[in-house]
Amino acid sequence: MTSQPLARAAGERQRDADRTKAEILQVAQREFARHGYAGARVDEIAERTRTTKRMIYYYFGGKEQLYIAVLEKAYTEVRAAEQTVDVAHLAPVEAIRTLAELTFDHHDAHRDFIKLVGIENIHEAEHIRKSELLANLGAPVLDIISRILDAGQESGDFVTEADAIDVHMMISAFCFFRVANQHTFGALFGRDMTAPEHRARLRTMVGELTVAYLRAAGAPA
Amino acid sequence: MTSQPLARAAGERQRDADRTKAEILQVAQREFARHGYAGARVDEIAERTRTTKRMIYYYFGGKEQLYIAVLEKAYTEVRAAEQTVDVAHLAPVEAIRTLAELTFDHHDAHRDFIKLVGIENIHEAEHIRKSELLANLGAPVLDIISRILDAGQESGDFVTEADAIDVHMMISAFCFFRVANQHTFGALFGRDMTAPEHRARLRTMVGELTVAYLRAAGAPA
DNA sequence: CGAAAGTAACTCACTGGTTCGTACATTACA
DNA sequence: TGTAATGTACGAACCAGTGAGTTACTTTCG
Repeated sequence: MTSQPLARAAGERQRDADRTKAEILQVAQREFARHGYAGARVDEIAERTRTTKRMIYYYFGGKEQLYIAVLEKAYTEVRAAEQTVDVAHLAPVEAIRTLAELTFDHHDAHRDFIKLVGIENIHEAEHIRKSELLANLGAPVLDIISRILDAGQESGDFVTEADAIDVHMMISAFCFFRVANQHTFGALFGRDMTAPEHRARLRTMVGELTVAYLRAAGAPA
Repeated sequence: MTSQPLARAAGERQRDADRTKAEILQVAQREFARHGYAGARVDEIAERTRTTKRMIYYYFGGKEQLYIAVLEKAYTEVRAAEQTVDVAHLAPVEAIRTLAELTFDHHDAHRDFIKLVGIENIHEAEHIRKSELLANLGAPVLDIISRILDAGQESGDFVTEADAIDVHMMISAFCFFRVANQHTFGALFGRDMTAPEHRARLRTMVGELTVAYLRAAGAPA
């Protein structure tokens, strides 16, 4: 075997290919998030990578499969991040408040993902439904919320008998809307919900809101 | 002047043109809502109207201007609907609950509008900003909420000192998310938030949620 | 051991269909 | 005759996707 750098082993080429695929996915995520599915250009993605369009088709098969791969990667990363959450050691009120704030931070930190979700909803989730990987992606968050709700009922901290999915939906709605609709909301109400001063207050607000709802009795006075 | 129906007055032709424009806008709204801005096809819109593509360009000037016209019409209608809301005669708690539920109903009834808002946010509101009509569309809803909040503070029903825009944002977030994200949420959690049984519960929930938040003291217990 | 066959990664040039937009002719009416 | 409205046909750019090969390495087998 020569000592020339030209002689590359198969494993090495494999790693190169994986790195290239990862690069394509990253660039594609930006492109799809910025322009939507129809607005995204495969040529543009190719141009922003070290590869060619031909290679994108070689690796992924087509625009739609590339888009689905982007979705799968994005969702998988998000779920992985969720797994690291540990609120089991906290008292119910603090646990749900912390979970709400973590969700808030998470949405704040993954703008491209939020956009992809929005885009996917415009297409009525037709691509997600084509992905087996995503179709079976039950959310462990629901387990966490369920446990917190049960503990809260037990301790008497929570009066409202809430459904875990509803609570998750409520928290997600708040966090999602602030990021996803920042532009139209900003244009219409002249307030940038993502500006630092508003960000901090709204972060506290999700927690307060959730706790207030769970604590509330039906209708006193 | 002949009595032939061929002889049509100028005013009559004008009305025809207006009717045609309205028809184009309606069809265009569906097309844009379904496929996004880039995904929408001018030829498709033309085919679904009694007009030709040539006339669309004659009336609106181009695809983007047509899209902006669609946005303007949709937003104007929504604001008009909001104007009809009257909660001034209600006590603060009932007033804010009613407002929340009306917002809920409104989102429920205008799916295409919700989609357009989502699409516009993907494009970071670039089209809305090009419209003078929409740029200056301050929301009267904020006045209503402000008055309710003030009355609630006065009467002692509300303890939380909330900002009107924040409250509006919170209510909108809940209502918007349920409709806009129904597809991905359904795919991931196996729940159709727009199904009748969930719809009713969630409608009550927005009201409860808002009231609970406004009533809540900082941290009792 | 070494030639031949095989294979994954990659390049280049190209195409067929689509899509926004328009030039030009024509009609309806003032 | 002039002007606004409308039909027809077309162009030019764009864009997803591919055909046909090349390179560089591995495996097979005489």
